[in-house]
Order: sequence, then structure tokens, then C-alpha cells
Amino acid sequence: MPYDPSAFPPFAVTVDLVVLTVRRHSLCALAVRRGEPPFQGRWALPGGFVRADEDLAQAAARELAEETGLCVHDPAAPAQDNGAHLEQLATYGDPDRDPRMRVVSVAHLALAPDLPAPRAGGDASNARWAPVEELLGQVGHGRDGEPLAPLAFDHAQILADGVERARSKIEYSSLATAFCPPEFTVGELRRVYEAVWSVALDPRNFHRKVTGTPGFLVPTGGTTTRQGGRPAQLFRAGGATLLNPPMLRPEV
Amino acid sequence: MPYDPSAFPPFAVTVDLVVLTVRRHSLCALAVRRGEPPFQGRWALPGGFVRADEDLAQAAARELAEETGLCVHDPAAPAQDNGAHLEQLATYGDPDRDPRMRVVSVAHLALAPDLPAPRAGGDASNARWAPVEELLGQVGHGRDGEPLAPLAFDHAQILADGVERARSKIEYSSLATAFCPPEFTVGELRRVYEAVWSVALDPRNFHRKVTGTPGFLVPTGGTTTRQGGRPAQLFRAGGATLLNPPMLRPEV
DNA sequence: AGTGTTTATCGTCAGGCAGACGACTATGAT
DNA sequence: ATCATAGTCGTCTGCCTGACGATAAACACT
Repeated sequence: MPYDPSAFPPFAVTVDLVVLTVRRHSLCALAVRRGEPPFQGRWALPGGFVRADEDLAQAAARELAEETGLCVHDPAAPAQDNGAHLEQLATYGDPDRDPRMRVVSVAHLALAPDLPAPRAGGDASNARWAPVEELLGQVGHGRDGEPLAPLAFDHAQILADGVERARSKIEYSSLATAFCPPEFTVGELRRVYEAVWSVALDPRNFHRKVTGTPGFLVPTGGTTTRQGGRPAQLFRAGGATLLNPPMLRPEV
Repeated sequence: MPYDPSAFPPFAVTVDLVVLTVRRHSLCALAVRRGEPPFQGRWALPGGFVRADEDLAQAAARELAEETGLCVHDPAAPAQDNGAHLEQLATYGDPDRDPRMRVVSVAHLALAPDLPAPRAGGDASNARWAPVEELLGQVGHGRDGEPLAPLAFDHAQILADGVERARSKIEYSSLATAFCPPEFTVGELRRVYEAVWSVALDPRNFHRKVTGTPGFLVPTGGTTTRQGGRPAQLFRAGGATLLNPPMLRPEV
């Protein structure tokens, strides 16, 4: 059967990004302010159309680079700097999720270490890192006390799904190291877990767990006192990607 | 900004289904034979175009009903018969995954109890349940000994991803009950795990684990001897959807 | 009726891991 | 010198799992 354009309705396909990082002990997501209708002036997740010759993962990596300057961490060359983790999250295709037309959005999840101020095509006032509870409306108002409008489109749902994915995935994988700089201490890694899960973990049991899991952390030999207190050993992420047995998330 | 059709390339959006069931102690997937090019005569996953007014989940449920007659198990009305579990799996959008045009496929995963022979629009010879190792080419030939061509398009990858999702998800959720009839015994549930994981589990430890997890299984009071041997208690799936601590998958 | 086979179910025991928490170490700040 | 902060090493206890013995209740034979 030849290609029959009348046999199916045309769609626009976009990628949206849930970019997470840990700043000042809380889990933050990248939000951009919309400059045009619909939802003009409201905050949204970064994203854009998939180009005609582009893979979905390529489109997501391109958008990520455009918005943050981050390169995607290539699993084949894991030693590179400034690399972020990127994975597909889910696809959202409600017929009326965009009032203009039928848009299917393939959401991706990116995890990055703490970064300098974001840039959105050079315009800093139109992009920011915001704590996820703030963006999800669980605190009711933004940093300046102004009440925060909900995210545009269905982006609150997408963000919630991305946060939940990150929360569950650090349980059984070494993904939490994606929030850390290339070299980090056990305490810094623990603060990542604490920020993502919003819990307090016992430093001694955490230390025993992560240093006792073979392949998870490899010591670099160096130490640092950047967190104050006694110098701490520096580690790099080991080759192990799966954590078995998993890190247990305490009951709320 | 008004809707500008030149700003983005048009895509076709489809749903493809990985429908899994357990038959004769092995994990099987639904495959349909393609009646038209490309890949004419080859086996493929069932699927079809998303309609203009349809949600992605609706489209997947519609395709599932068309191919198998299964209704989707509504979480709000969990007592209904013949209900299958359906969830979104992942989205595949390589620019050249379909030689005809740019197609983005939102794959879904469906888990169903063992069913009578499949129907594909009434034509039984064009649809069948095949063991997944067979479809993934890990055994080299089909039921009749004829060598099996690989699945059409990128469906081998989609099927592999779906199988992996099912294998990992029954670890920490009550999803394995989706492979069972409404009432089932502990042994039947164990054989589901054994088929999906391709392992042998200790019946005594398995029994202790599943009956000791609160909310997982609720006894119906009845018993059955349909498996032979001593009569076994019948259970229904309890309200718990998460299994904590998870069922441990033995090392290979 | 007895014997073997099959499946279900209960119990016991040892090892491993996690939570709770004490103790000690090494730095910077006052 | 003293204190506050953070890191690291141990201990103890309880829970869960894997290994496996023992018993129970059906069916199929002879």
C-alpha cells in the first residue's frame, strides 16, 4: 500500500525537558517563561519541536544544550566533564493539551549537577531554577512571595512524573551521582539523596552502604574540606549502574 | 503567535502494543502477520494510527480490544472480568524507522491472563501468541521449525524493552497478578514469576513471601485442585500495588 | 485398600543487611 | 584552648531471605 496521507491525522511532535538539579539542599527544576500565547508570561518546561531529520534523543539533547549549555553524558565516554544524564520519560498526547493544534510531546528527564545561572537563549530573566514544590504549587508562592501560577499546558503533570521517576530511580541505580560534580564526597552524595527524597539519612549507615557496595564509588585518592569539618575522601562514580540491594527510601 | 504549519514537520503517530501473557510455562507475546509492504508477510507487533480525537491511552486500549477482545482493567473498578493491565512503555521515533514516512510510535505494554486463540480482525492465521525468545530470535526458528525472520520495523527492540519492563516491574509491584485469572492459587502465581523470569523458585519461600505481604493477596475462601495435588487456597489480588520489600529475582 | 506422585503448606535455622546509635577523628571558627 | 562541624569506624539487634525438612491432601495406579 502506498503512503496515503488521508489515512492518518498529522501531528506536531515536540520534546519537553524536565531538567533537575540540587541547589541549596532542595530539588530544583529548570523553568522558562513563555513569551507568547498561549500561556504567555507563565512558566513552562523547556522544549521544542522535533526536526524532520532528528531522533527523539537527539532533539532532547539539542534542546538541553540550547537551554543550559549542558552536553549529554555519553555512556561510552563517561569521564567527560559537565555531562548530564538524559533519558526518555513519557509521552503526553491529550487531544487538547495544546489549544493551537494536536501536539504529542515526548518528555525527557535530565539530571545535572548544580550549575551557574541558567540561560535561555541569552535571556536570563526568562529562565530559572525553581524548587519543585514551588513549581508544583505545594507552597503556593514563588521566591519573591508572589503567588505562582501553575505551569503551562500539562507541564505540572510532566514535572511530577519526572520527579517521581528521579525519586524512585536513585533507589536502585547510581543515578544520584549525576547530580554531583565529577569528584564528590560521601556527604555530598548523601545530601543529594536527602534533597531528592526530602528526608534525613543517617550519615553513618549511608556511608557504610555506599562504600560497601562494590563498583558504586571509586576513591580518587584526594580529599576536600569544602563542606567544612574533617576532610572527606573524594570519589568518582564507579562503573556499576545498578544498586543491588537498593538504597532504601525511609517511610515518610 | 498563530499556528504556523511551516514551523514544524508533520508526523504520523501510532501506538504499538506489546501484549504479554503466560502460556504453557513460557512468556508469550502477541504477533500479527503484516499483509502489506513494507515487511509484507513478516511478523510485527499489533498497532495502528492514533485518531484525531483520541488520547494515546484510548488509542492503545482500542487497538488492544480490536486485536484481542480484551477490555482494559479500570483501576477504579478492579473487580471486572477479563481485564488487562495497560501502561505506556516508551516512544520510538527514529527518522527512518518506517521507510514510508516519519512515524513516531508510542509503544504500550499490556499484560493479560492466558487467553483463547487470538483473533486479528477475524483472521486467526494472521495473529498468534509466540514465546518471546522465539520472536527475539534467541532460538532461531519458529514453532514449525521454519527459521523465523526478525520482527518488522524496530519491533524487536520494542518487544525487548517491554519484556524487560515486565520482568523488572513484577519485582516490586503486584503486576504479576495481571497474568492470572481473577481467582488464582499461590502456585499459579509462582509459575507466572517462573515463566517471566525463566527461573525456578522455591515454593515454600515463595508462599511465605506472598502470603506474608499484607494487602497483596486476599483469600476468597475457595479452593481448587485444577493443578493437581493437594487442594490449594484461592486468592484474589489485594489492594496493594507496591511490593515492599520487593520480590527478589534470583541471579541468573 | 495400599502405594506412589503431585502439589500445597508449615516450621526451623543460619547468614546478611538495615536501623539505631556510641565513639573517635580531623578540620576551621571563636 | 574550646567548640562546632563533618567524616569514619564499630556494635548490637531485628527482620528478611535462602536452604531445606516435614506434613497434608488430593489423584492415579495396582
